[in-house]
Amino acid sequence: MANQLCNPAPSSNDGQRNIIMAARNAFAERGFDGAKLRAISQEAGVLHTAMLYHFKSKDILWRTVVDDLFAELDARLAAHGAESAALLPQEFSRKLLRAFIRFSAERPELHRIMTSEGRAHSERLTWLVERHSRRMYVLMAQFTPLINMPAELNTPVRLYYAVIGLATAHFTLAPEFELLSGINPFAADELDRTVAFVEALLFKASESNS
Amino acid sequence: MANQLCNPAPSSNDGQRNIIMAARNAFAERGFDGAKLRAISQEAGVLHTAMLYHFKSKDILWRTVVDDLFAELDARLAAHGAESAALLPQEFSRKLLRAFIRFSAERPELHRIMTSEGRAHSERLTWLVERHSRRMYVLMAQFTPLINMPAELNTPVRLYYAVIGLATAHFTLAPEFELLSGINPFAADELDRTVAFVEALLFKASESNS
DNA sequence: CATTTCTCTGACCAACTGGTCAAAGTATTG
DNA sequence: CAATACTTTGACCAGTTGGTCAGAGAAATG
Repeated sequence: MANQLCNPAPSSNDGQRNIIMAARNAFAERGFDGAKLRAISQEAGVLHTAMLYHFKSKDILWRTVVDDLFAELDARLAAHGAESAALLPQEFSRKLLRAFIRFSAERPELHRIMTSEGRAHSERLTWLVERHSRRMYVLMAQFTPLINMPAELNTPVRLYYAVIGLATAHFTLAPEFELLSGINPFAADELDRTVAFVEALLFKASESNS
Repeated sequence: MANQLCNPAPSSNDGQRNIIMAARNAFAERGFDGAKLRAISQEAGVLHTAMLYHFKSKDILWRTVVDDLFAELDARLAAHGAESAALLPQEFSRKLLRAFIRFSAERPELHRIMTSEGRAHSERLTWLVERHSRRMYVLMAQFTPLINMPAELNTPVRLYYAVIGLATAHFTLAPEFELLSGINPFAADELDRTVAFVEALLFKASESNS
């Protein structure tokens, strides 16, 4: 009866990891309905019944994948926060933003899943919002005043979705990006410039790079 | 043998329209796999077999929906282009951007479908890119130099996805937006400010409003 | 060793999927 | 009117879906 949602890998086994990775990929690329349990389990090298033994249902598997991704994001942001806690708010926010963008490039699956769930009401969406989105929203809202924008236009939620859109579209839509331009958005130098691009768009004057 | 793709409503019947609208909604909210033919046809008030008589397959129905949406977008952009053809490039681009954002708010289904297809390779994606994305990309690329951004960071594709992300996230993710903030992103005044927000973020100094 | 717990397997299921088809209606046209 | 075309219907289909279950193996525990 242990809460699997809080502990993505209860047993030391890494077969579980395989399943979570395969599921992450499937949910990200094909959405909840498009991801098929048998396809996931085959990718992970197990029978779909063995998978259903560990994760009692598709829904629970999905939640486990989401929790796992957000745990990674949290860890990344916390690390960057600790490392640069002594900085001025302006520079601190820039660092946080850079970390967020780079994470979005490293784990495009997270926002693929978010954008696949965010467009229609469902139990999954309300769960997602209260369990994860809310926390991210509050985090980002705190640097609303630092943004390069007249105050009367600059609300937290407007900024939040501007940041989400700006920081993730390149990576979430990477296959289309690449078909359209022939450029790999994840390539190191391309990524560096995209980070700088977004940073320059959002923040006021003072220059700075990662 | 008439090419249904180029003519969304071949017969004068508006039962066809109902189907297209229902399918648009379903594909946008649930993705290609998540959209079920029987659910669509029920929403449209016909039997799923009658639907399959007009649109021979799910795939063709999907393509019809996409073509229909892009036809609307094209018409809107063309109208705005004609109306402000005499303007300076800077002001012309701003108007085009405003029209694009407002259209994204009016028809969030378009970018919901785009973002649902753009994240994994498929026959549908290559079709989409060559038939529609490419055209939009070329259109937007033309005002790359006008953007508030150091030239060495400002490539057409980077700008394209920045604009896509900025101009559509608020609306594509409207259900999450609303759960998170309690604000309706489509409300007239909220929308006005979002348009101004994005415009201010992208373009250089000179003030201007729709 | 035996036993209890954990993990895996394969047969199975009802519900649903996109899609076909022959036949019945309905308009249109000569 | 009859004949031709267009549209709708409902029965039907093979394949797939998420999920169950009894029992076989494997590991841990006494």
